[in-house]
Amino acid sequence: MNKKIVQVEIRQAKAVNFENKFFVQALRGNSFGEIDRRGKLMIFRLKKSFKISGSRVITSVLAHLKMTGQLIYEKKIGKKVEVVAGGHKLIEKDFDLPNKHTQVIFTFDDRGELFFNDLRRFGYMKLATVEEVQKVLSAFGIEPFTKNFTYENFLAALLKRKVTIKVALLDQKKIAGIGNIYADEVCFCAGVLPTRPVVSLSAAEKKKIFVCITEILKMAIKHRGTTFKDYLDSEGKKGNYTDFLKVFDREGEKCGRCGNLVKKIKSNGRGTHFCPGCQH
DNA sequence: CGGATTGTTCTTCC
DNA sequence: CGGAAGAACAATCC
Repeated sequence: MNKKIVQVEIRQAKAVNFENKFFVQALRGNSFGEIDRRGKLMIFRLKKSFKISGSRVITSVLAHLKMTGQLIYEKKIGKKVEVVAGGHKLIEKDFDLPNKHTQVIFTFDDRGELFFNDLRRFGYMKLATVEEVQKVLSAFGIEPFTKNFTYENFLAALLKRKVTIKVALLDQKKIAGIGNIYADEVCFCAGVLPTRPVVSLSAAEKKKIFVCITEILKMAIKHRGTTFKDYLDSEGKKGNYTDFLKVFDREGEKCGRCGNLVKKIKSNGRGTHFCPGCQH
């Protein structure tokens, strides 16, 4: 990004850590450099570090959107806004931001604005020191789409686990980035019941699950994620992977693969969807 | 009004 | 101590 942040407006004090005053102090006049991601956590590296008490030095902003968070970048032009990505103007529309769900607004020196919106307010933006970032990052397991995501490493992550495959897939410490929706979809893709203990899986089933993780995530990203009601991407657009979901949120519907009715149960405190006909 | 929703963290148990 | 399981938490909607 590298644009200078000229203004930071915090509308919901609880959306950020530290006192609002400090949060603004650390970021005003600063700029975001590299932007990384680990699992579902985004890391905005700051161009200039910021010293706080006890020789601690803030170097990054950690952002988590949880279920209903949005980060939307827009630029006002007259009475319209243009939505910009990669330096290209995409669409013009009436501006509807900020809205009542807007938690934080960053204004940049080119008059572009980044809105952090969150209807249910589970998400956050946190200032973090090098040590805090390091600690947070080290807690994540293998990252799909990296060279570390090999079948051997996947098997090692599952090894000795006395949990169900769904719980294992959701465990960010083992494999980073899979949430409730895609855990169900991966299990369907592999033809394996989400409630199967990891130890009961055959080699062929484990291989299938491994392949399905990449397949499902790749498709989901291609279709810009799954929008139920609230999610919008950084361009303010809805994801349309909903149309491709095979079992999630399809309770009572006919399975596209075998025609049985999709079931929904509660497993480990989470809504869990599967087809009793073709998942075993 | 209560249950459902999500990802993460805390608590408790063995 | 560590893994597993379950509760708690954030806030809102239907």
